[in-house]
Amino acid sequence: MDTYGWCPEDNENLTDNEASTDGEDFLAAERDIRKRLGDRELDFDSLHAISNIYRAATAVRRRAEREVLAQHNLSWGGFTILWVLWVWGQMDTARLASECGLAKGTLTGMLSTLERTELVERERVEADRRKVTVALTADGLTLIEDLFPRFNAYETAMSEGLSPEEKREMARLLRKVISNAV
Amino acid sequence: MDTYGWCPEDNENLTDNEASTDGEDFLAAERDIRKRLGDRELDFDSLHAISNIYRAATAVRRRAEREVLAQHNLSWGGFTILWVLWVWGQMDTARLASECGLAKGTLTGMLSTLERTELVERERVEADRRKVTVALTADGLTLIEDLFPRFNAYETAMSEGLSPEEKREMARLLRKVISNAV
DNA sequence: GCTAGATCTTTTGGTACCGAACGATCCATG
DNA sequence: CATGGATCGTTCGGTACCAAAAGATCTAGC
Repeated sequence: MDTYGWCPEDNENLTDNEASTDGEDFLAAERDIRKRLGDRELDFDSLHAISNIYRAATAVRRRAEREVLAQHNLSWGGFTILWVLWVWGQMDTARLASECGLAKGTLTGMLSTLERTELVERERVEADRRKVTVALTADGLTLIEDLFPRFNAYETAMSEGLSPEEKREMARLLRKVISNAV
Repeated sequence: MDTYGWCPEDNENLTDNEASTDGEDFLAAERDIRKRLGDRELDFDSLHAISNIYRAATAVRRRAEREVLAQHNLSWGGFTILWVLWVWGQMDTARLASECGLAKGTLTGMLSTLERTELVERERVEADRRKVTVALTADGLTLIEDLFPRFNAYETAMSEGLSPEEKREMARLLRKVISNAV
């Protein structure tokens, strides 16, 4: 994710359209892509928009896990589960999986992890014994209430340099992508 | 990722600021979050901006794997490796891992998978026998040249509803997040 | 030349994560 | 009631993925 300068051959004459506002390496990389594939009929605007989403998500997640979550032995997914249960209260596993963006089977394993560390607890629903509800334990509640403000400060740091309007605009545009993709 | 309406208690009186432009369920969810946590000092603009990045990335990736990549037995990561090698040519594993946003150890395993299916090949560097360069095979080249236009069409579909200017704006904002996170 | 340290890749151990198959439970119809 | 189909959560097989440790190779200083 760093030294994009290298190219196997004919590296000269990189384009300089788009009036380099923030001279980052990956912007140069995007120009390289256009230079190498520019003779094909491709939708470069969509390409850069979508691929940057994934790049940003990976970078943000990895750093959060290292710098905020690891000290509590929490993965990003585990944190998400606690957060969802905190905000919306206990719910059955199907809904929890959907809220967290996880497959049902994945959630089962992660709940077992969180149950082992006593952060959540499962309970069969008497009215419909196929279902299981999940809730925060007292420890889980304490943890998320302590942790979330720090996580939010991390989110602030990750969006540094964006104005409040830009943040809202980005959220709005991403919502459109989400509804296209779901 | 669907029915956000449910709430364990006092669900009445959802806020209606922000003049609902696209009445999606997760927008309602964002309002719920604000309602439940609104008395705390939190940075909601950053919260929604960052969490939507992750949501969008997951949704886009999962759908791409199902609808575009699975028929070629390619994961998102495997596809990325082929793409990087296609655009920038052969390179050593350290650089390839960094370009793909993967840990070196992860790349080793994925290269073994791609080597098994004869899409890439490894070669020790004679000048420095610690290093290994990776290159597309003829099959790998054929595959990525056939596959990428279809992948790009998928990217176009995922960003439907965004104007070219909005796509470029989103890419620009995401670049800032990436440089904050790396 | 030898060796200590630096620099690479791979291995290892463990979690996360998916899709599909499975088993339990519920419910509508007869 | 019984039973076939729908709906749950879990299990299973497999890949992806990371951090840390190990193994191979290079290089600087003696």
